[in-house]
Amino acid sequence: MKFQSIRGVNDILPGEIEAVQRLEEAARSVFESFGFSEIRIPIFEVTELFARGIGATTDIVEKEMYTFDDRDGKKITLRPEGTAPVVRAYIEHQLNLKAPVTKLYYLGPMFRHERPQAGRFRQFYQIGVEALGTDRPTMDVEVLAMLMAVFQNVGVTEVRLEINSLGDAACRPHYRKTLKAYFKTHLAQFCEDCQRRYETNPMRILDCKKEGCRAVAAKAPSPLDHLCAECLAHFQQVKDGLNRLKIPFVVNEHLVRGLDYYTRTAFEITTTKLGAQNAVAAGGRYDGLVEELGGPPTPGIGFAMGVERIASLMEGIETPRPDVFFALLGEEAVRQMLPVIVRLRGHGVRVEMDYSGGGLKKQMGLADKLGARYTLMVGENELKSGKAILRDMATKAQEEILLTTLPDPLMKIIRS
RNA sequence: GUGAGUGUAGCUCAACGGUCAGAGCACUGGUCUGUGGCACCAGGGGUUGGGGGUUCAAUUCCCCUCACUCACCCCA
Repeated sequence: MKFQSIRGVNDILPGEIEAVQRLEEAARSVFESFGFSEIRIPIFEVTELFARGIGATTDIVEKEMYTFDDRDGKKITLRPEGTAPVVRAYIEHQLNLKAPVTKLYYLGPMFRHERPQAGRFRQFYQIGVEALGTDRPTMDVEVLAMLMAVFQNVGVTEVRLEINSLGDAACRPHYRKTLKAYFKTHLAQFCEDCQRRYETNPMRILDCKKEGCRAVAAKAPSPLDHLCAECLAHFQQVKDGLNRLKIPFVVNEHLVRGLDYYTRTAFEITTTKLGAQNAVAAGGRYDGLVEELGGPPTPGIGFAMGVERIASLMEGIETPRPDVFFALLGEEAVRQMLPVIVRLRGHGVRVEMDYSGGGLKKQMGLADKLGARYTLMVGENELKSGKAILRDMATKAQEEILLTTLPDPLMKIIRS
């Protein structure tokens, strides 16, 4: 085989795409019922946008971005996530002036240069939302309710919602300092990665899976004990709201997000059914991001869902089957039936036919293989008698239909 | 980026270093000339991922490379 797709970049074939389509439809309909509108953002942006937005020392920016020189020498990057571009668009088009709160969703491919493995690809699809302009805990609750509604809608129910609060500009620096002071006394017990994390992102140590690190992390000061009064109240109201809506969740005080911009509420939805890459959706509040990217101080919250991961959990997705298969014998039958076929399709009926010119047996075989519900047979005999034969493929029952009346009775049967 | 495992037909997999690399499923045709699923028969399809080496002889052993898989890391 001469050409193949680039490593970690996959084709999604018929048979696989149906779950993706269903998920996208579900997300669209749920989001729009919550008053969110779609925004189509570019697939690449100026590199600096991501460096500033995501954080210069994060793994994504340090080693996972697809960055190129444009023809004029400008650095451009294939988007590794959607929040920074959406915020850029929000600022660029001054959406803050058009409404007090802006609720947006997006979907499409993201790109990260990681080593592929189960549930991890270099081009992968995300569906995300961003609600900009309010820091009220009600919005946190709504966003989470909306996220859970999508899972409900597509029948993915064995998921776990974990939430945490990371504090804000007022209290997080203090907590960070306390945490580092504690970790300093245990530095020797950390794994190699955590030795490094101590410098780059000490909060991540809370999240380490290694035995030794976990033991230290277990006794580490909790971020929740160091929240300022405002953050504590906010978190409490988020939890109250979730309880009122009967949305099950667990507080995980070791939950840390990898992107720098998160403040206060952070959350993650995981499943036990996917192997190591078990996060199917994640997000949080980012009250400083808009300002960081050059806009007016504006709070925001959002999440992203991993499309492939969720689609792989969806069950019972059927590939579409033809409503009716036209088994046509002879050129005259084809000539006469083609307008009927086109009219049916114009009404949204799925019509298939044979293109090989084979005999009836062969055409029936094809109809069966395609899973057609009905087969309409028209050959010389039918043209002569003026009656087509309609066969119900499941029951084998056959009935005659007058050719001259054709599209209508057929449509009625199919729709019933 | 690190580590381990795996690459043979469209798919799932066989083949002690030794004849012409096989099977099931799928596909095509036939038994059955106007009625699908079943059965039987026949057929097409392979640079054994690629390159190099060892050997009289390599799908098999060794090296390199590419890809895939899983895990670490990270994350959706």
